[in-house]
Amino acid sequence: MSAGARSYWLLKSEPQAFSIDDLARRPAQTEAWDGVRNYQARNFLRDEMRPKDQAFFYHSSCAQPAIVGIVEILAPARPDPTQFDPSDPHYDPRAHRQTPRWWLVDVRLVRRLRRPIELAELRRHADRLAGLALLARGSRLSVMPVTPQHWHFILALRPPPG
DNA sequence: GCCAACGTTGGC
DNA sequence: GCCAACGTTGGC
Repeated sequence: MSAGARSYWLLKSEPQAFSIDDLARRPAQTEAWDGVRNYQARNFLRDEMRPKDQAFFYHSSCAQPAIVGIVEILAPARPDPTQFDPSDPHYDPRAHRQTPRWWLVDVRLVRRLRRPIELAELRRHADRLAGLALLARGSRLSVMPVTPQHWHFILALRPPPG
């Protein structure tokens, strides 16, 4: 990837914990994407995300799993403060200030999609979305890359007839 | 609520 | 380093 090129991502959130409505209500529609506790996801956040990158906001573990909006990455990753807070559910006693283990990025809402694009609909286009980690069997990754081709294909999807 | 798939932990 | 046990994820 050449310097300056925008990359694309997908971020999962359980809407009962933090939904796109919650993001829309935040000051400046901005939120620290904290609580990521998976090394592969952490590495994407810390090492590969860049300001101006965009990400799909995906609702998981709910009645209608779907891409519901687009967010923008505001700044390079920074240590996730919740790892140092014993009262936080995401506290990690193995993390140290000098050697943070978990990182986060700050994101801002760009826009909601006109309609949620459901997982079931994405699966119907498995041929065109081959390689999309979201569709991989047993995929549990909560932060994943999306190729520009997949990104633009998904955004061009129109409601199924009927 | 079920359960398959996955990542992490820890004994050895 | 192996791998079984365990806890979690997440669609259905």
